[in-house]
Amino acid sequence: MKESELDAVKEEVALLREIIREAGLRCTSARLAVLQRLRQADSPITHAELAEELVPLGFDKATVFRNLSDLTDAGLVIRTELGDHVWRFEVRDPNDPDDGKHPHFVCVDCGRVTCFSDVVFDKSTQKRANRIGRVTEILLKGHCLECSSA
Amino acid sequence: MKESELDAVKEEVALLREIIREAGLRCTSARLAVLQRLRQADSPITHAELAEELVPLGFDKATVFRNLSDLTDAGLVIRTELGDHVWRFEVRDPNDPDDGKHPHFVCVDCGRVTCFSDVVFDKSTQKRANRIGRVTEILLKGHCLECSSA
DNA sequence: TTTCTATCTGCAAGTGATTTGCAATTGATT
DNA sequence: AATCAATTGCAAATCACTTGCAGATAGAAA
Repeated sequence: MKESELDAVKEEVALLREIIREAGLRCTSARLAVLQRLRQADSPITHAELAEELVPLGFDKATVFRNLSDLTDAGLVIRTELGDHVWRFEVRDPNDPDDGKHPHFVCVDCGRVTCFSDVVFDKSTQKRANRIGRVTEILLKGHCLECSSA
Repeated sequence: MKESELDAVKEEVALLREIIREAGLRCTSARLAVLQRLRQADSPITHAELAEELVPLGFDKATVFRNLSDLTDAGLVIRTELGDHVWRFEVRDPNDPDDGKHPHFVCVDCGRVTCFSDVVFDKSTQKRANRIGRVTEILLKGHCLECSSA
């Protein structure tokens, strides 16, 4: 690793440390690892996936779970389930006004989850939706391009 | 029970039997009981709730579960989860032309599932969706008007 | 820097929901 | 009535967490 890369890592860790401490949590190595991994991901990941990576590194799966919960309680992470009885976690965008929640697309073939920044309905759909209730979560299911072409 | 009521029950059973057979399933007493109970309910019910009623009647909870799955696979019932990691089941509207594939709104408070005839995205959302994959199912979650006002 | 202690962690065991294996039973043809 | 794949009951397994507890550790205080 080049020195510049090392510096970048140090900087990242310092940032994460600050974020964690700001949330009122202690900055432990497990916590750091969980948050770092979550920030690398570009879609929500499951506890199982995270544990698969972190247990070999010496972290306990219960600890991973507790950290996921702690980070969620602290508001740094959001937890969703996409219809398969498995919680998925992703870092919450602090600049997102909408409680950090955004629509997700789940591929029913490969299970891959893609985040949408938002989904906009046309006027008549919005009107109909308002007549039914207040929508807080949007989930799209289908076949992703890779699975369709395969 | 009056004779007229008895007739009504017989008629209902005959109808259910036909529905079940039409779906390619055998009409067993457990299956009949599960479907009948689901049709009485006015909101989605959990396996636990159903089992609580049917196990004392001599049905096994695994059987109840298997029937719930079978009926779901057969398209007679829809299965939703509200975020509490418990499946809820509800009879599907048989008049639904769209094979149940149209958008649903699930109230995370009462569990009630409302069918949307259609959902239309605005152009930019459609464009983004197409870049990700082919959407086949749309699920909206939120709080229905009744639960919001309560 | 060391001390202190509430917070964390690892390990193992526990839950609750759901699923499965399998032998016995049963619905619906033939 | 005979046949036999679908279905059932029972128990055990699995999956996705969750919890209890004793020992370790972060970080505030001395």
